[in-house]
Amino acid sequence: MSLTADLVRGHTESIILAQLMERDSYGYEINKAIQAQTGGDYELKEATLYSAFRRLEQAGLISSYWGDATTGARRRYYAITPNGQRFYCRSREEWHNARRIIDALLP
Amino acid sequence: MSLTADLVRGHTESIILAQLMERDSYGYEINKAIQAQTGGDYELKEATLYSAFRRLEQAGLISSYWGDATTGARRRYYAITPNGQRFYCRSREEWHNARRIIDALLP
DNA sequence: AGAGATACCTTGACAGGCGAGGTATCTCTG
DNA sequence: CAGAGATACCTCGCCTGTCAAGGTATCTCT
Repeated sequence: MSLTADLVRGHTESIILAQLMERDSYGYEINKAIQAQTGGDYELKEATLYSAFRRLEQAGLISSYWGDATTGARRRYYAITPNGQRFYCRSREEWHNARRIIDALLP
Repeated sequence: MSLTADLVRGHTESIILAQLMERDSYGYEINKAIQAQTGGDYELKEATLYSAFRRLEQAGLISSYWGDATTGARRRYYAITPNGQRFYCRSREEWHNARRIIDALLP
């Protein structure tokens, strides 16, 4: 649903990190997982996804490595770093805070 | 708290419209009301506030008129239009939708 | 007289989202 | 075997909302 796309703006990084808290993964799979977990209501645009990866790796919150490309298209796997885990925990708290604020303002 | 400011991004217009659903008001008062309703945890930056007013009026979601400036600084009052009311109701639903999605993705 | 609150406004920079375009491989179907 | 569709990655450049910084003018209190 593109209607909500604007409203989720700013949460992209946390959403990606949340996936990587579970296990190492790669772009395509992460996006599929997001779709599955929201019943198809939400997905990241590829350009958004990959630019977020770049930012997160630049910031040292994730690291990447190429998967075994014995078969199929090559995959770049991402792993969350200790810094990324700390960042994710803070982000989650901030989301709860933001949610409380908006709930208070949209009665 | 500036930390959450980024996360509230995209909700500015809905937040303003919510205030105008109660009564006509002006910029400064709206911002004070927002601070009061969030226990001081949130406020809009002036530049953000006034650029949002411009967008909303341009879009026909609010209208404006100058208050009686018999005393004190002049005030530009804003009123929500019927279109604005419809927009607000939709925005509120979209917020609930976005909240559900993010809650699902940040376990 | 000066500080601080009230009240408005504009400019320009910045960052994130994303449409559009590209590459390459694998699998399934006719 | 040709072609479609899924998998999987990536970049360029535009658009939009936010906001730091700067400005104006009035009122109240000390």
